[in-house]
Amino acid sequence: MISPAITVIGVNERRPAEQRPIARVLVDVPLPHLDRPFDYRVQAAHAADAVPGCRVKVRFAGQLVQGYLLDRVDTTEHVGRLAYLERVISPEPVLSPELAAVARAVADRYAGTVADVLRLAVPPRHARVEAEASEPAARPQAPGVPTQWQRYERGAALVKALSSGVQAKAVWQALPNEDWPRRLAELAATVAAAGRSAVIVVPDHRDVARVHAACVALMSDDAVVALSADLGPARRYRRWLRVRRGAAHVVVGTRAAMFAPVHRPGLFVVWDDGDDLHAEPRAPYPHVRDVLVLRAHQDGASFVAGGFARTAEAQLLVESGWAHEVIARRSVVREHAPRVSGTGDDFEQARDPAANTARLPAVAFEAARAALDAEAPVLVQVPRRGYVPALACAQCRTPARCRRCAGPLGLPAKGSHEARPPACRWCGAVEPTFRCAACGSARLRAQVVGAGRTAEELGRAFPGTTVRTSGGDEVLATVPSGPQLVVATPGAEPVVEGGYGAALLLDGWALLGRPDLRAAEETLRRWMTAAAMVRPADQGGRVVVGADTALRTVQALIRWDPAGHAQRELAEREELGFPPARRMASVQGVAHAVAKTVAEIDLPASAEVLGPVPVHVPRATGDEEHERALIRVPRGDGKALAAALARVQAQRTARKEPDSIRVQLDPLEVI
DNA sequence: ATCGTCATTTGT
DNA sequence: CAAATGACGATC
Repeated sequence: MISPAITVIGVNERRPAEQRPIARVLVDVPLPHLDRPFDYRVQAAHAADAVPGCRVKVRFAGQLVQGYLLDRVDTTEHVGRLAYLERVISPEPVLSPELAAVARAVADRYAGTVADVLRLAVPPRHARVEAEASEPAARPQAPGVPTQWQRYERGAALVKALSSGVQAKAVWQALPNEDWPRRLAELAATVAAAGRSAVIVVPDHRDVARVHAACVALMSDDAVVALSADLGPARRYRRWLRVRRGAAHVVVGTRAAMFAPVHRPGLFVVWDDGDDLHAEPRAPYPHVRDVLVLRAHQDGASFVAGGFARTAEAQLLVESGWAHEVIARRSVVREHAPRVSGTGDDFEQARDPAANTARLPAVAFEAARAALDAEAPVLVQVPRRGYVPALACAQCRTPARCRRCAGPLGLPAKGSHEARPPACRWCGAVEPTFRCAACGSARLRAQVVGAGRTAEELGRAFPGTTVRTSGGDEVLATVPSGPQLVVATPGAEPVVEGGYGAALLLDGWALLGRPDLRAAEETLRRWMTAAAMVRPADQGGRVVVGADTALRTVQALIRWDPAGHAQRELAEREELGFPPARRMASVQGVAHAVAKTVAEIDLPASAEVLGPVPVHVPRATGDEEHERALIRVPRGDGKALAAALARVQAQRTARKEPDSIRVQLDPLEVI
């Protein structure tokens, strides 16, 4: 028998707060049909700590779950009893109204849930770090810093807009050899001097380090915060809190920094938006560029998508009139660009007697030789290991070599189902009728050749030259200047003081030949990123690309015309009905679940369903046979499509359907 | 997980 | 015909 006195005291302990006794709480549950706030009562004891934005624990359907307190209000719509907040985890307001609104907008855009977005946006709490104070940093002086933006058309206007707080939206193609971290730092410093904050998102932590260093050179270093995934939980939360508390006003980071909770946002920047690291691999799969566009729109802040190359998505921002392009005039581009040549035309084998094992196309060999003779480093870009397997004779294992330049033959690795003839990984020449030079066999086998093997072969072509490799798990951030061969995979090219004297872009044919919607765009992006590290032509800078000069993408590199290439890419996507010209969604899962889901979606009349088709999902616990359907709509119906997909997922979880399906909007890989 | 609601079964 | 049991769905 329980004493009535104890029961009475227990009830009395939970007296409601006098001011705003209702809390609107976003509970952290993964179910789409519960993706909305729930009301709770706030007890008097929690009245002071239960502030909007704080983390709480609530009883939800019998279990204790985490949640965010969105707001304190006076009344509730809910008919029936309200439970009390169980606990206020801490009064730190981690979820600002602005961030909550961003999370809602991102969830809506991607047919996902706010809880999923917040898992990406808010780092785990670290109590000891939270107890520390965050000292506010000084702002740069009002006049700002001198910039180099006048080299670009509309560049000066962009800086002026940022310094006066006018919203600007720009798609920027950096000049070859541009000190782009410095240019981005100039924009951030301008915004900071105007009393607002800047967020700069770059692909990887090497870029974070470069841009951070450039920012620190222009501002006090405690005003700038570097956020990247490789920090431990304590440092990550400390820096994030500095931003959230308004102590720092410039954020430089990788993907997760797209949600950085800056005060008074004035500028959002994504650098190299074509890099696939900008696509979040966790649900609801948001893309940095899209999230920053949403935030800029929501906050009236400026937006810049910068890069050496231009994506079709960025091109759409320009063509729709949402953003202006910021590019240099052709004459300025020509001053800064290296001389680029292909290998497909005017082919002539190098006549260097020392190079009889691995001979390069003559142009490539000569460009490298000239750079090395001028005491300059040479960059050699090769695909990631296993990306393009090289071929060897099936009989005697002798590496299969190009009959024109003796380069290694290869086949495109990924997703190429149709029979394709092997081709030279260096000069791009196609070899439809292979015969082994050693034994005469016509049969080939694939073998994996990475940067290491390429480096070894090149070393023999240039005896006595230092050869370094960068890629995979050994990425070099920088290399010392001086004559050397630097063999790097795309994205791992080391920075060198003074730039490279030459770059050899091998495997061009294989990259371009991939049966991927983005093959051309991605190839040009990789080429330009590497070629931009080569000295201007008037300082002897040469780039040799292992592909036919007649190809459109090779032409775009030679003429250094990323905008023109993006324009044609977008036109082609328009014609084919692919993203970003149309909005597309993929629905994936076991066959019957996909079929049922697609049938249940309340699709806009304009929608077109493609498939479903079988897809192979490799898993640690045995591979799974899934199906995938694609749904596409005109861009104007994108919102309706996302809403319909969110509804159908909510229905499924409400009904406790056993098979899970994965819904992804504008997936990166669609073919 | 747990609670309330409603239909169905079981006990008088 | 009331009480006990169970299926189901919402979850504050």
